Amino acid sequence: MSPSSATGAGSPAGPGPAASADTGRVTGRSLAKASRRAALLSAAAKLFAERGFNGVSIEDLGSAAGVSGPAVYRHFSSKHAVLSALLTGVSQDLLDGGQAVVENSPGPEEALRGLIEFQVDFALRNPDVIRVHDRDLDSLPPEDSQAVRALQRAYVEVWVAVLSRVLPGQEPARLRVRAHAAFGLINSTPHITHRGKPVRDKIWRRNLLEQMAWAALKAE
Amino acid sequence: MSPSSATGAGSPAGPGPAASADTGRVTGRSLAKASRRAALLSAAAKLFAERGFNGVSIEDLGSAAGVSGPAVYRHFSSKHAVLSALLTGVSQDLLDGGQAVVENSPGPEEALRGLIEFQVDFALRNPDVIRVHDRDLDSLPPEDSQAVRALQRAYVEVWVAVLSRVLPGQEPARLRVRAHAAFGLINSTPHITHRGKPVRDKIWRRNLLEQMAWAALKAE
DNA sequence: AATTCAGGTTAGTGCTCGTTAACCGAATTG
DNA sequence: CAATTCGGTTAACGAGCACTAACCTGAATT
Repeated sequence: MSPSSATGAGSPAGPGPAASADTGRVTGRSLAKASRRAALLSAAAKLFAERGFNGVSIEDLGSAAGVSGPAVYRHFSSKHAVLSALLTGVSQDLLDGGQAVVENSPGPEEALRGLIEFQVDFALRNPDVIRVHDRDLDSLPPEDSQAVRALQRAYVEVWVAVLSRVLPGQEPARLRVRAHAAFGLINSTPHITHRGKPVRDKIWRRNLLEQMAWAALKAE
Repeated sequence: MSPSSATGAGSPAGPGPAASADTGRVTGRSLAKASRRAALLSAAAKLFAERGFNGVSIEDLGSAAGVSGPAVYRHFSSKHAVLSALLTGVSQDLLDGGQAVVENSPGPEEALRGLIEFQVDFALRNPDVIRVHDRDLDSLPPEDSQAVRALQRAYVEVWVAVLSRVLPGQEPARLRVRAHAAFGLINSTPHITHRGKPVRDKIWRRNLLEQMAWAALKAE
């Protein structure tokens, strides 16, 4: 429930042993398995955010999800695969969500507003995943991180495309810096959240971040 | 040379074995030692930024500084002590620099401009240290990280004090969120810098970040 | 009801890595 | 010029950990 795509987008993303002999049949076991997988990803988000990828052992991960140790390998082929599934899921969610926002917007200004609201909402709702993303992406083997980076780049390009219509005539390189700066601004909240204690979702925080992001993006 | 306070602020900060029998005498050996220590901190900044604290071994660290393995323990009491010295140094530099900027400013508006320029300059010059700071601060044992966090908090308060004069009547909590958001915006550049390749210091990037930060901080 | 199979368990296994031990040679010191 | 300190070396130790092996049990299948 807490991590966005723990079950949904995660399943096709993770090429774990779970995909073997998938008959499509909905049995009691398959449900239990899906929920285990979701619990593992949720625990991974929390633990990786707290201690970093290398600071969490497979044993930690399993026991946080109610099983212990090597049972994790019934759901993921390796420890890296857990991180990969987590980051791929979140990146895919962001890309899908961003594209949907733009498609449902009547014009560029509304699209930019929508993107800002979407990103702020996401950052405030999933601080753990945000933190893992820009902390441990480099902990992945190159081939895995490339997939995540590709999704991430595509998401940035969604923003750049909108920005190029809001600020016509600006070079793409400048717009890309603008987009990254906005992400940094919006994603700054996980740095405030004191480890472990969830920050109450004050409305004024959401509004303040949106206004600052808007002002920064339209500056000059 | 590249990390700001490798030798200067690091010496009183790191309670390593180097402090023993410090006669103040400037001998050939002590100079060599200081430069070794600086080289170690510089290598640490680079390596920790690339692979994360837990992804770098003592052997890696030593050999990157021209010595190999356990020689590191002649300069630091532990691997954590290296990270601690690095982060303490940079946090102290930021605090000192920020205070100096404010003291030399005629008014709050100029002080805020000065702080922004200072932070942008620092972030563009030391992307490695920035990255290590908000990635591996939690890798420290609690007692060490508290010292760094105290310096960090003090630096934030310098910003908040200035902001409270630029935006009178705003609650401190709101100003603190503003300050953190500005840091996130300004420090976003390390996320663009592609691992290993140094980003050319384009002037427009510096100006753009300053304008965005200014607009964001004065928004609403 | 018999059989298969998938998801769980508890023991290893081999490797990495932080740290210490023991020793060495040169710069510093008296 | 002897004595000593100190920064460096290589060797070894011990812990932690990702991953594998062997086995067990109960749901799914026929």
